[in-house]
Amino acid sequence: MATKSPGKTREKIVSSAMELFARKGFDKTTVDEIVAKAGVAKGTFYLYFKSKDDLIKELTFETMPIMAMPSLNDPYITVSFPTLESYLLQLGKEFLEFYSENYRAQIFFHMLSLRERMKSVNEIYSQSCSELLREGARRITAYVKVGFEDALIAFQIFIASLMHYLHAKECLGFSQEYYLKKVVGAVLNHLRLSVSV
Amino acid sequence: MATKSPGKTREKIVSSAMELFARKGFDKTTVDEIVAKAGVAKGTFYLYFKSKDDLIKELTFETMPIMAMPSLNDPYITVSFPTLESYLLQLGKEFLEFYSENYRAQIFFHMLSLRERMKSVNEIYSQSCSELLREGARRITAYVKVGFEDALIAFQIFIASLMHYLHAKECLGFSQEYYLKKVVGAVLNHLRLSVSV
Amino acid sequence: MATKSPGKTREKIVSSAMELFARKGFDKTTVDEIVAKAGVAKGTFYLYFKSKDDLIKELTFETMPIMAMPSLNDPYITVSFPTLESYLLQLGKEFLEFYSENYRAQIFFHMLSLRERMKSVNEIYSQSCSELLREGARRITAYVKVGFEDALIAFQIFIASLMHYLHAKECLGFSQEYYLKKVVGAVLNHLRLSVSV
Amino acid sequence: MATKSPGKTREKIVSSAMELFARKGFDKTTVDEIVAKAGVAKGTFYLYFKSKDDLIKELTFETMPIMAMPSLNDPYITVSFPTLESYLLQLGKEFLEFYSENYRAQIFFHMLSLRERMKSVNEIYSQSCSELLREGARRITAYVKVGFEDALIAFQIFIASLMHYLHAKECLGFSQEYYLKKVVGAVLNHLRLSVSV
DNA sequence: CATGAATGAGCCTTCATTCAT
DNA sequence: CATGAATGAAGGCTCATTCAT
Repeated sequence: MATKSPGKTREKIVSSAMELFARKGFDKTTVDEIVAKAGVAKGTFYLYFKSKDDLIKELTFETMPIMAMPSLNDPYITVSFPTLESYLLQLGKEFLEFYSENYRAQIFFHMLSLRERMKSVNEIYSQSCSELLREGARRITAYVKVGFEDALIAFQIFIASLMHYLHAKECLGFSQEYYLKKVVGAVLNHLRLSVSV
Repeated sequence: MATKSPGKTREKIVSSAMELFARKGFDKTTVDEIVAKAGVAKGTFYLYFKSKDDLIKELTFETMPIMAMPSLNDPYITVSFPTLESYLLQLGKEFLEFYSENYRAQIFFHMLSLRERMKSVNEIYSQSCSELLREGARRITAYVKVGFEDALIAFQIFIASLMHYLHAKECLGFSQEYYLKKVVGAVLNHLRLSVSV
Repeated sequence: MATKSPGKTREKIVSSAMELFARKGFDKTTVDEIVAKAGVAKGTFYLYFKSKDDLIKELTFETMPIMAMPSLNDPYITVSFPTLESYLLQLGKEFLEFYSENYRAQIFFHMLSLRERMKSVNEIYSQSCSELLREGARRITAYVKVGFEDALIAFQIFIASLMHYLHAKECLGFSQEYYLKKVVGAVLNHLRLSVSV
Repeated sequence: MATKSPGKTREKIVSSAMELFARKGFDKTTVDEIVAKAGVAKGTFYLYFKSKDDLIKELTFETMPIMAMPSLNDPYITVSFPTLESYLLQLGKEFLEFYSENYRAQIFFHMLSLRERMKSVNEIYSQSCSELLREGARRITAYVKVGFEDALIAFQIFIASLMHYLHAKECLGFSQEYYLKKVVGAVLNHLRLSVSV
């Protein structure tokens, strides 16, 4: 009945900002543009966010790689994916689908370039990145008999290859599925040989 | 002898800008700061660059990954590196050393986040990225009997893992040498199994 | 009651700008000076005008000759001025009084010199000038039996003489009334002889 | 033999400046543009002119109306033009031809808008304008028996109508010859009736 | 909660002028 | 006479933030 659903204003601001940030970068996007797209007044922005940087922090947090792979933190997931191969394919699929929303990939790269000058962003990223890699490695060791360090390296290679695809996909023209299959294959090959050692 | 070496003004501007861009990002660095650091007047900047964006383009070009690995384009290099392992280790070393100048890595990430809004940067990156990956794959096929596509995937994984190290190194704490050795190992493992197929 | 009357900010900017433009010319007047005189902040200027040129266009429009003579477009005016002589004297009086506000004459001349490089100003002037002359001629034909072309020439001479007075008045030292009377006399003389032909 | 004729540098600067001033106005034309068009170095400009304003003064002087009508100051000219009509037609022709070089008319209007802020330009114009009108009136009194004041008015109307044509010609579409003939006719009519008084 | 006019520090860029060569 | 690199004051414009309503 209400002309405005309660609590929707903040959401509108966030989604408008995301779209604009992805297209123009954080610094080139103005608060004016954000509120215009959101259809609210300038002052309203400051009711929900202390500053533009405040909003940036929130958005970068939401597009961290760790947010891309829900299966990584789901304790019951291994039931559905009995093999490491199927599990990695699932993680990869989730990752690539998450970042196929173009603005997320853009914001992620903006975030990487932002770390140097926004200490808080840097800390969040470092911590979330650590967690991501460690959890990934832990999962691997649950599937195959391999040292934690090797698992870490393997998972890092996995993540790195997925990330690289985000900005290099147009350079080579592999399909997403093909690339993912190959990357997972490489990770498995590596682990197999690491195990035997 | 002269109080001013010829052609040094431009260089001073470029190096000052690089340092500042790496520390603060492109958008937060002002022309004022650049010229102050370079010790020249504001107007002088515009004698050498049409605009701030003009300078950015030049700098991003100079920090593209392809500039990081001279051995990739050296036709006589295989003599010194008879095995693929030694060659990849060399490429990796060059890459990591190039970007160990912190400002280069920073500018590289800034560049990635810039592509969306600066078409010319995007084109340069896409092309240079293509060349990099294809040349790397070509080199691999000169060492081992493997299909070009598999070589491409392998080299992309190699590059991806190196890049990822640039912003994830503090997340795990592997030493550069250890990480590189492991990555090269993984790439070789993968190729070995691809060959046998 | 309010400390700020609504809509007064824009007016303050406009009037401050007019005064300054008249005294210093468009190009030598800075936005800083305008806002200082208006007692508002720099940013406020850009709330009301897209650019300095935007303001210039508005001002030039307001000082076009056609704005100087309300009686030219008043359909009921002929009642008050039964003779052509009295009507022309009225028009002339309005014209000279309008431009006796010194800034208006100044801005008018600036506009003339602006036409070459501001296409939109040129178009507005050309059209408003056409209308002015045609309407003047039409009025003349309503008073005296004369061809439209002759009326056009006569009215152009009338307007030209008034305009010339604006920048030549100090060269000769005729009083405004005397000059106007003489000019109207000349126009009437000419029309009289045109009629008899 | 010389690659540069002596004394040509100054001329090249002046003619380049004229063209640019006419097209873009004084303030929007830069010294850079002038020297580029003239094909000389920036410093060379300041060998010949103390400043940009110095050059402007010279140019405005050269495009004053009094420079447009050589016959006005030729003492022997009346021999060739026995009637006032033929003489005025000659003056008008000279005037319109002089300003048919478009840059001259432009510079003339620029000058009018410049007077307020360049005192020296104002003085030159006022004086030259006085001389022009007085000399014109004197000439008229040599042809017809009429008071000096009436002659002044008549000549001012004459000049005013010619000037007005410079910026209003496209508004009505009379040919130059037709308009001139009509204006001269009007002036003569007026003088004829003034005489009889 | 919401508004939007107002702010003003700060940015990028221009350009007349100088001076060592 | 001629050059052109260097200067730096000054200008137009942007935009994150505030606050009275």
